[in-house]
Amino acid sequence: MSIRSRGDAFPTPPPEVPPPAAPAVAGAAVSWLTRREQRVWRRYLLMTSQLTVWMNRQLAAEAGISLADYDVLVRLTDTPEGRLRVTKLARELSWEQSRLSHHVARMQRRGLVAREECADDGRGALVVLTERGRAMIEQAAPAHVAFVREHVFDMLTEAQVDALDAIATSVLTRLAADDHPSSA
Amino acid sequence: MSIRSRGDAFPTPPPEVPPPAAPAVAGAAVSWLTRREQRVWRRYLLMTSQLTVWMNRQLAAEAGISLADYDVLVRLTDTPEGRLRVTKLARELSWEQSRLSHHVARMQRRGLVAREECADDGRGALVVLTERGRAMIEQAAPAHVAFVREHVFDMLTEAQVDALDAIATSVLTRLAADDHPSSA
DNA sequence: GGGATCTGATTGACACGTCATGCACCTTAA
DNA sequence: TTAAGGTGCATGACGTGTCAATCAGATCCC
Repeated sequence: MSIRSRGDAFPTPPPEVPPPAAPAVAGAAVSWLTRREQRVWRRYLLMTSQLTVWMNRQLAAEAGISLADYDVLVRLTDTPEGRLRVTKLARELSWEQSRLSHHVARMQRRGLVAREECADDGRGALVVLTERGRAMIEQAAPAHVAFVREHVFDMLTEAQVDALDAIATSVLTRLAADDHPSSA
Repeated sequence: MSIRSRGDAFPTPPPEVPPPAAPAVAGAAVSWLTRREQRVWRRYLLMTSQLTVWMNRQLAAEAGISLADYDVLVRLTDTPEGRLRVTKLARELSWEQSRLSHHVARMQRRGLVAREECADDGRGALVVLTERGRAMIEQAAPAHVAFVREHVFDMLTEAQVDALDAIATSVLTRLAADDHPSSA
């Protein structure tokens, strides 16, 4: 987790009003977060970091794989032949190309996937699910799904699930809007 | 991905009903996620991963620091003397002890913080904010806060902020409930 | 056909996180 | 007071993620 990072905060600025003396960088009027926004934001960050930490722990314990492994394996499983072009897989995962390349190399060492040359394109490479990889994902899935259900969906009302969906959609739309330079 | 990783998914199982033939591991009736739940979950994971990726990019561009650096610096700034015991800092960040130890070592190399011995406890260590560290956080904060405001809070209604808070609270409560073994 | 250029993918360097381990120092209780 | 156990922190090994560089194979176009 992130396998990720982030259990976080904001500098001391008083609610609403501009900071006392600290960030006097550019002569700009910084729109600080309100106390409530700070609280919500910190909680959000804590939730996401803790969730990924625990999903990783649980997957490691159950099946010896990481959440990243799980994601890759799921996408491959979703495919008829259990094989996908590297670029396409990266796009589906919203991963950077090189991240996937590194990750596939590691998974290959563990026998979870294999690489194949691509017939139509000499540069291309296919990532192929191995038997072992398939076994792993089938072993891991039930407990992982159960974890997500128990720790997330079982805790939320229908309305909250709707809200979460709307929130994620809004934020992603915003990110897509100004993050045109490389989509990551 | 980690801070983490995760743009993810679930195996192919049909909505609601148990899987066709795949995960027949333990003779358990797995409660798969509905199509809608899968969609929401994937979107949530994508939102969180993208947000952290972009927060990191933005902080790196603006001030040459990571989100993790930012978090550490903020907590130190929140303190009168700009110094905190390692364990206490780790608890406040909800970080593992060793993660903080490694991170402080890296930040120390860059001159953002320093280590000090602890007077009352021979084992203790204090992390101290340096002038350079204070300068960094003051330089980074306005743009970071603006980023969060523009990409998150400006996109949400009051009701959605409330919902996000309630969701995070519920999930964190659940995590705290069964994750008693080591709080991370 | 043969350069300029684009595209798919890998690689290396390096920051980051986790787990297990080690160890110094404190605390306790006999 | 001293051995046993606990606490605070650092470290090593290793998997992970990012960016920049590289490179081979495709494409374009004169």
